[in-house]
Formats: sequence, C-alpha cells, structure tokens
Amino acid sequence: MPQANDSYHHGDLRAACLRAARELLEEDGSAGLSLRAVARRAGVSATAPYRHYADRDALVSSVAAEGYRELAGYLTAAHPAPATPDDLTAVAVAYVRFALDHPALFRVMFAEPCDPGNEERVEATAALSEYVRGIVRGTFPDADPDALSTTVWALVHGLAFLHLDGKLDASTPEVVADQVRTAVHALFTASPVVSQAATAQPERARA
Amino acid sequence: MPQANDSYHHGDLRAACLRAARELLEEDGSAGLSLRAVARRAGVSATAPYRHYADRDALVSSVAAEGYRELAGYLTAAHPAPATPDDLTAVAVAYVRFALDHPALFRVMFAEPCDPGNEERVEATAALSEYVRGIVRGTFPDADPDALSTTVWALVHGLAFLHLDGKLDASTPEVVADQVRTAVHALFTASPVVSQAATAQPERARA
DNA sequence: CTACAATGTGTGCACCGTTCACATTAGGCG
DNA sequence: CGCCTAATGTGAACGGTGCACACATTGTAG
Repeated sequence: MPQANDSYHHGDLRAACLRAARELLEEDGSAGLSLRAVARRAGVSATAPYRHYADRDALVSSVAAEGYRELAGYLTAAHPAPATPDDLTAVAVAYVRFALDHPALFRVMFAEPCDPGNEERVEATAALSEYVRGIVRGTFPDADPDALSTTVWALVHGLAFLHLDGKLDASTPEVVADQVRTAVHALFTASPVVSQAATAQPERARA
Repeated sequence: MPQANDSYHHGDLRAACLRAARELLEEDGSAGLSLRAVARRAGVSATAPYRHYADRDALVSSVAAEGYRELAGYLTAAHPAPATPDDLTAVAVAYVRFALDHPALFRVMFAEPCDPGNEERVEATAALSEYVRGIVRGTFPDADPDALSTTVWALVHGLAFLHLDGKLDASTPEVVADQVRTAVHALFTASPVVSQAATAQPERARA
C-alpha cells in the first residue's frame, strides 16, 4: 500500500514522478521537463527516478502514454458511441480541443517517432488508432475504413498542429470548433468517393 | 568577401554554422543539434557562434526558416503554377515527400510555436502560408480561399506528421503518394460544399 | 598608420543525464 | 519474533550542455 510519507521510502515514486512531469510540462513546456526537476518536485534525490524509469525517454514515453489515454477520454466523452457523421464531427472537435487544452503534452505525444520498445506507449497508441478506425467503420460502413480513418485523422491532426503553431485563428473555442466542423464536413460529403476510389485502385503497391 | 580559411577569422561563420546544424540534424536527429557540436564541426571555439546567433533558439529558428524556404522549393518544383485540382494534388504529394525526405528538419520546423520575435522565421512561414492560399485561390476560384486552404493544408500536414510518427504505411514512396492523392482527391470532390458551407455561415466569429 | 568595431578564444558557472558504490527499509522466511 | 534479501533511495562523480564574461586578434575606416 503506497503512501507519500516523508520516510526514506517514498511509497509511490513512480506515480509521483508522472504527476510532477505533467505539472512541469504545463508550467514550463517541454523545455522544463528534466529528470532532475521531476526528482526535486517529488522531494527525492536526483537519481531516485532511475529505480522506476530506465532513462529520461522512458519517463517521457510514460507521460505520452498517459496523454494518449486522456485523449481517448476526451473523444469518448464527446460521444460514447458515434454512429452518424455529426457524432464523428463532435469527436473531431474534441480532438482539437484536447490539443489546445494540453499543448505541451500533445507535442510530447507526437514529438518523436514512437519508440517501438516502449510497450505501454505502443499499446496506448494502438488503442487510439483502433478506436478511430472503429468509429469510422460504424459511421461510414460502405467506405474503406483504413483509408477514410487515415484521412479524417490526418485532417484533424493537422488542424490541431496548425493551431498549436499559432497559424490559425484560435481566438475563441467556438471559432476553433466551427473551423473543425467545416473542414470535417467537407470531407464527409465526399466519403462515398473515398470508398469508391480506395476499392477501385488495383495498382496500389506492387513492391 | 567571405573565405573559409584557417585564419583567426573564419570568414563566414554564420553560413558554416547553418550548414553544420543541418548536417548534425540529418545525422543524429534534433537530439544531436547542440551549439557546441555545431561550433566543433565548424572548427571554431564553443562560444564563437554567439557572435552570429543570440542563443541556441536563434540558430534553430534560422534552420527552420531555411527549411521553410526549401519546402517552398519542393512545392514549386512539383508544379510552378498550379491551376487544376490535379496540379494541387501534385503539390500536396511534394509536401509529404519533403517531410519524409527531411524528417528531422520538418520536426524542427514545427516543434515549437513560431517565435514571433524571429523575423526571418516569421517571414518564411508567412510566405509559405500565402503561397498555399494563392494556389487554392487559383485552383478553386469559387471557394472561400481561407477555409479551403486551411483544410487542405491541415490534411496534408496531418498526413505528413502521421507518416513521420510511423503510424502510416510508408513502405515505398509510391504508396505514400497514392495515399496523399486519395485523401486530397476526397477533399476536392467536396470543394463546392466547402465554398457553400463557408459562405453560408454568418455566425462564424462575433468577437 | 592608428583607432575602432567586428569577430573569435578561454574560463567559468549552473544545469543536465547517467553511472556507481553505498545506505536504508520492507517483507518474506525461519 | 529476528534475520536476510531484494527493493528502493542517496551522494558523489563524470562528461556534456547553454551561456556570460573578460580577453585576444584582425579587418577596415579615418
């Protein structure tokens, strides 16, 4: 049973490190996320975190994995079981809102190629990817789920990143939401074409 | 007249730093891009670069600005004066190809919110943004240029990033290109709707 | 030719990630 | 209960980093 005492043994350093990392990320951005700062905030010596994380990257990957799960929470909260294009649009809006609510975290999640060695991270991203594909499959049964989910994910992901880079008008959340709705709506009116194009292209990859 | 001698004064340290930074970026990724390593590679003391760049961020911003210009070169090379949806699709393919050809550079370009204080960088990004808007305006005269260029940029940017994160099949350049073409094509078949939706939404932003 | 501004050097400081030997403690086993 | 081992936390140390500072060198304008 973990306890955050002031005794020699912390009790649950692993969780405390994660929490401290999240706080530092929100306060100073990814620049302030140092292993030593995490240790300081957790009230522990600089090298103690190495008992729970192989290196800095492992910690960051854990933070990223937590971010993926939180993002999934945003999406399911927007609509628990999306079945119509409007439902899917609501999910898309939630995706961009998550990015704007947690900009530093979102950047960390996609800053580097996902380390294939980190099981927790791979699992979290796979779950998210599968979740998106599932929604698309349910919403557009006639479309190629892979192709369409890729397209819609890319569109929403791109909107999120352009917003993070300040390249789009993000004055109010409503402006952002409208932008996302407009863009996604444009895609959906063409969804039958996506289906058709994806299934009628035999010359995809010969290698 | 600059000269890369072995004399006390380097001749053109600024350009040499930029070149060294680019090399380090391609060799070791953004992790290896340290000011000291740049100085070493340029054959100069660790603090010499400070005569030409205020700090590490300034160097990185310069590299990013160079990247923006190079990206613009890719795009214009794909089609000097895009006038049809197919032309625009070719430009989109070139965008993603640039990201895959220069993954570390592309990440640097979009890793942090663009520093508004760095004039060179702001200028380069503005030029790129305006270029995209111009293409869209020429290709789809009836559409809202802002809305459509945002959408198509987001879609392509998202595809590029998902590829960089290894979340999409990038086995061969042709597979990637097909993917981009399919996604962009899907958008374009809906472009009249974008135009209609964008102009028929008076409740955009009241603030 | 000389003074000055531009440019490069060296030292030093604080911080970082990481390793290693060591201290402390929890929990199982007698 | 008491002991032993594995888990967990500490401290010093090493090489690397960004950056500020005083100083050295040199191109160039007057």
